[in-house]
This record gives sequence, C-alpha cells and structure tokens, in this order.
Amino acid sequence: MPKVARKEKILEKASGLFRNKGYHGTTIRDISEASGILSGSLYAHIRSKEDLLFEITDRGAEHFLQSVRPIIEGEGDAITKLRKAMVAHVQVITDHLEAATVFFHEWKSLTDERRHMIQTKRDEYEGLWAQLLVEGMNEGCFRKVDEKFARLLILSAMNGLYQWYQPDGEQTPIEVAERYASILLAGLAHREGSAL
Amino acid sequence: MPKVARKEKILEKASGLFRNKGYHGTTIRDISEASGILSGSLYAHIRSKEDLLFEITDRGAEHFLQSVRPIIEGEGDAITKLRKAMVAHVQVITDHLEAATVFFHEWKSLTDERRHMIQTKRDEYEGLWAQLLVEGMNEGCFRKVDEKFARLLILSAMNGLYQWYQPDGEQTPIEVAERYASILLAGLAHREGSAL
DNA sequence: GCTAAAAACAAGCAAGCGCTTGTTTTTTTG
DNA sequence: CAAAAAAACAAGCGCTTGCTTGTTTTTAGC
Repeated sequence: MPKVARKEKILEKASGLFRNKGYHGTTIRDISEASGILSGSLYAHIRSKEDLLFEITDRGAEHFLQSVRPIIEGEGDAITKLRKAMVAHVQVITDHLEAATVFFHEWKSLTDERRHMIQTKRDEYEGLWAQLLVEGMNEGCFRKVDEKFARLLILSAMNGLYQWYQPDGEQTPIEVAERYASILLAGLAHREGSAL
Repeated sequence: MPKVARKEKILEKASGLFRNKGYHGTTIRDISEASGILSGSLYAHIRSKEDLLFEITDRGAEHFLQSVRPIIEGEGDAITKLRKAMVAHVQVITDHLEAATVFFHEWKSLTDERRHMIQTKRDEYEGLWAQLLVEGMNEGCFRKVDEKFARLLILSAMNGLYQWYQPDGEQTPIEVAERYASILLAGLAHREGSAL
C-alpha cells in the first residue's frame, strides 16, 4: 500500500480504537492489526504511539478552529453568528466523530509540550466563543449573563453529542444543531412560566 | 490501619488517579503508593483492579439516583422540580468530583456484566429526567420540544461541570446550578430577539 | 499480656507492553 | 527489466503490568 494511504488508514483506525478503548487501553498491536500490518511495520510510518495521539488530536483542534473562526470573525448579528457557529461545531463533531472524541477525551494523555500545544489551541477556540458572547451581550441581543457560564454551558451541551450521536440516525447534523440552538436561545420554559 | 479506613483510603486515592490518568493509565503500583502500602498489600483489600473501578462507578451512580429520584418522583410543578433536580445533580458532581468523573468517563472500561449493571443504572437515571420533562410539557410549563434532545442537552450541559469546576472557586454548587437553570429555562436571547 | 487474626511486606512470575533490529518482499523509477 | 527505495515481516529485547505466594509485623479480643 502506498505510503500516504497507509498512514491515513493507521490514523483512521487509531482514532476509532482510541475513541472506543482510550489511548492507554489501546495497544500498538491493536492498531497494527486493524491496519492490516504487523506491529513492527507501524514504525515505518510513525515514530511513536504518542505521535499518533498528537496528530489525531491536533487535526481535531484544527477542524474546529477552521470551521468556526471565519463565522465568528465574520459579519452579521450575534444571534445569527451563534446559530451558524453552533451548526459548524456540531458538523465537525458529526463529520469527525472519532477524532472529535479523542480531542475531547484523550488529549490529557499527551506529555508536556504537546499537551501544552493542544491546550493553547483549546484556549484559542474558547476565546472565539467568548468573543461572540460578549459581542452579543453588548449588542443587546443576548441577555446579560455571566459570559463564562454561558460559554461553558453551550460548549458542554454540544460536546455531549459525541456520546450519543449515531451517524445513521434520523436527524442530520444541521437539524441537531438547530434544535440545540433553539432551546439554548429561547429557553425551555414558556414565556408565561415563572422562569428566572 | 483498620480495615475499613484503609479500604476507603484506597477507593479515594484510586478515584483521584482514575480521574487524572484514566483507568488504563493508572497502575496498581500508583494506587498502592498513593495509599501508603506496597502493591501486593492492596490485594488484602481488593480482589482486582477492576473491582475498584466498579465500586467507584457504582457508588457514583447511586449518588445520582438517590439524590435526584426523590425530587423527580415527589410533589411540585415541573419547573420547580427541574430546578431542584439540577441543583441536586450539580451537588453530586461537586461533592464527589473524582467519583463523578470516573462515572462519566471510565465506566466503559468495565467488562461485560459489570458494564451492563452500570448501563442499567444510567438508563434508569436518564429515565427519571425523561419523566420530568414529559411531565413538564404535559403540564404546559415547558415548551413542546423533542424530549430526548432537551434531556441530553441538559445533562450534557451539567456534566461539562466536572471538566472546569474548581472546589475552591468563588461560586457555590447551588449558585452554579441556579445559573445553569436560569439560562436553560429562560434562554440566552432577549425576548425581542429573533429567537426560534 | 498472650494469642489468633488481620494487615503489610518482600520477592517474583507470567503475560503483555512499546519499540528495535536484521531480513525479505513489494513497489517505484530510470 | 534491473537497481534503488519503500514497505512489510519475523523475532525478540528490556521493561512494566496485574497479581500471587510465603513470611513477618501489627492489631485486637480475652
């Protein structure tokens, strides 16, 4: 098998295994078997097991950043941008379910420098959402709530997706994201309810 | 050290290690060292490493069930019960941060039967929330949205807590839960916004 | 305070781990 | 189609893993 194709196959299989069994729960032999080669042959393509984890995690981070940044930094009112950003975020999760899970769950198994590199991208990503929320509150289209609370609530709610989303389910990622956005923006309670 | 105290210390240290390094990333020697004994001595108190994981996870499940069940099955309107249930859920997380994390993250590393036992309790717990949401929609105090979406959104949002909550922070668990409830019930957008 | 039980130690086993080395097979390239 | 390069194999090394065994120390009940 040509070099690039094999490397991609290894990354894909490793993503699935890391997602299902965790980084420490997955062995080099698991990965090589799933990739259709012997364990020693893996090392013609990777330098270490942790290299795999880093590459998967870093690609995950880049997917999120590149999908959402242009929306948040672009033009439009905050509510529209929030909806678009949520759809984009959800689509990254549903399009790259394994990599997204590894990005959320397993990045802490990276050692010092690489862990720090991912942390930096995570911070950058959270910063984008913070910017959007502050903008929306200043514009007056969002209620004035604690920005950090709202941000973590939104991101947590969406990230829960990777635990239950099934690619062959009935809803498209866009439908999922828009339902989430609807509940988060308009709230669960009826207007006449005693909410807040 | 007397038997019960040692066992509790082992469970406590194991919870912390499983939380920080994961089940597969934690060794028996890590746990024994943290507990102040040699690795062989552990086996006077436990039968296997997986026993530890199961006991921690099962206790976590019971905490959630026993805190939230009486609220949801008790009297009151759905909005009040939702607020109370959210406070209870958040308090379980903040009071048992390690065990809750293990319950959320590491239960999948259990083998067949025990994994299934935990799955059953998870289903039971989700069922309680489903019941509350359906009740609220029938009463008319919640908007009629897809119950499953709303339930998973609420639980995901709250469960994100264990990733950023710091016990020595400024907010009490009750304040955290009530802010979450406020946003989820009333929504992020202003009434005059183009929400929905 | 003696003694039986409980708890901890000291040593190590078998299996599995990540990874390396030396060789063979396959692919690419002129 | 031959030579060089890439990919895969076969074997195994050094180390760590979860756990066991035989012994010593500590604790608790009379």
